[in-house]
Amino acid sequence: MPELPEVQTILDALTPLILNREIQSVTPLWPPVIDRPERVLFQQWLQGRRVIETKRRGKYMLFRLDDDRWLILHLRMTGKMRVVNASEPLRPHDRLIFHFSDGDDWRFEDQRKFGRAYLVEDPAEIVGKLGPEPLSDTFDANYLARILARRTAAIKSLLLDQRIVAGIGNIYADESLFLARIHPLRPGSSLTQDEIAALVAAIKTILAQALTEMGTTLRDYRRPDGSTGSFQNSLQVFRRTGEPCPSCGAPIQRIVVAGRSTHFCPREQPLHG
DNA sequence: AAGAGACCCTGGATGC
DNA sequence: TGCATCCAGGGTCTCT
Repeated sequence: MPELPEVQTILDALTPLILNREIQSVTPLWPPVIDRPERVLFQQWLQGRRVIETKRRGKYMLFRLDDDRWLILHLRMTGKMRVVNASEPLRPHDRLIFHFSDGDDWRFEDQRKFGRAYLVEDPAEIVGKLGPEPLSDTFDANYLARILARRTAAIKSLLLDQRIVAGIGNIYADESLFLARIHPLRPGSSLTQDEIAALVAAIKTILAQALTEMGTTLRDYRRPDGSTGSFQNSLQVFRRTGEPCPSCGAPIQRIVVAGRSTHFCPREQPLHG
């Protein structure tokens, strides 16, 4: 569900709610949510710890503990987080609870059970293979051109590959390709220098705007206080199949690329020419 | 190595 | 109404 802007928005709201509070115990309501270490060790390592710093890397949330280990969470498609008093009733899809010693709970909720929690000494074990942050200076046209030169796969699927660039998902891939006027099925190596530069600029523009708008709420995504983002009002093509292109009026088309729904304007983003 | 597809899950929407 | 099918902001694994 959440991509870079949603993860950042959630983390920004969550950080002041959890920082420096002592974790007294951990309840895994659905134990497979814990990826590593094994459940008992996960619980032992967290007992008595405090989160002293939070960071985002791609779509991962990183929480540095006061013993220098790192708790890492990935929300995948339907993960949500909230902080409530322990007396609040559980919700049906609550999967993991961090109990603070002052009586509040930090709860991780995840309908589809794809989300995962990790506890590691070196975060590189989890996030080490990720590509650059799309909003950083290391993600530029030269970098992307070097990668794309040897890749024949559709540009859409390459944008979803977190080893190439970290944090872009289905929404922002489609929106960025539309803004750059590039057909999602174009082979990576077929993009010109100008197109690559336009694509990099489009990705940065779209993600920055989505951050300002606190993300895109289509169904599941909520900020920790339950409120929604607003970038769904700015979507040009995503999930607008059959609606007129905001630029030329041609009907938006939907195809499947890399197993994911893909939306584009066939006139503004031609495959040839 | 790179690319395509299956798979992991649940539940809402849609079609017959 | 009931049942079947499709669909979903993600990532990993296997096979070729």
